[in-house]
Amino acid sequence: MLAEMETMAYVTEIRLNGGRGPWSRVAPSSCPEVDLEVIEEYLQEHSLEVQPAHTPAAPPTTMGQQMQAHSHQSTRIIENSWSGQHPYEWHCGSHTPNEEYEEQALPPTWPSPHDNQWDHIAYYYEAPAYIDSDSLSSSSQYQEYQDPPSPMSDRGGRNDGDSLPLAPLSGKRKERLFHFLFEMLQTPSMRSCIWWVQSPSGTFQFSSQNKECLAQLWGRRKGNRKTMTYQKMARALRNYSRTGEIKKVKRKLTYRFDEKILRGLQGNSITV
DNA sequence: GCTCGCGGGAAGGATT
DNA sequence: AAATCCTTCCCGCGAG
Repeated sequence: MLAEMETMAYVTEIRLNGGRGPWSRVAPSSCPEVDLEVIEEYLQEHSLEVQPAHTPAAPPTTMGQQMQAHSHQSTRIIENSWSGQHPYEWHCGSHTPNEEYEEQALPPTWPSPHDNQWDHIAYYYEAPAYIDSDSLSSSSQYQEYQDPPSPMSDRGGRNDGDSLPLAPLSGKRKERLFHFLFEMLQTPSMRSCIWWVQSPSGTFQFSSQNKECLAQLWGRRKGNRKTMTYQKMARALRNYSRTGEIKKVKRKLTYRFDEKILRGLQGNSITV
């Protein structure tokens, strides 16, 4: 409960302040597939730009192609919940789960103890789009789902009735790792790095091949002196197991948000 | 034997 | 000053 309120308060404050984390420009990217400098530049240049919120069934494209595509597509604004930015489109790495796209529009079969708790939320499932090669080889029992087109939009899962009162907006809160991860999960073009395995239960997975890119972005956002690695980021995630915000599930590279945390995050992921 | 992913102890840094 | 939240380094374990 406290964590949820903290999350909401954080979001509100960030929006009011238009604040963002420090995006230090230090060491060049060591990720072989990604030019993080370009990504950051793009993020800054497009921070107020109207972006397409959903890129359904779009083939993997380069960042440049995506940037071009923006001007043609119907537009919708998804606010970048934690940084106060608007959404952006960029790819992290050349490999995307989309490359292994398989048409299998199946209902969720993940055996989640929380399934019933999500009945009231209107989620939209499309054909699952992003499947990591590792996952395919190692755990065929899981279904991969593209996150629903703005599940919180229109009517979706805004827990209006459940929404907690915002905490006083005193002080400034740091962006926390789970904020960042949720933000990345809401960013379609980041699905080459991280994606929902089953969004209703808050289960998500990192890409074996691009997890380091995501970690580097996290490290840059925090303004760390050294390069963040998945190993170090995962250490922080393990600390979440103690406090309960995020827990590890048995599947490789897969974690799950705590229900309350997830609801707090979703409740503040506003799509206009 | 090697790599990968995971679990956690310990110390330290930045921020609140 | 103390608490929080990582960050960094390290070691060990098991699976493939």
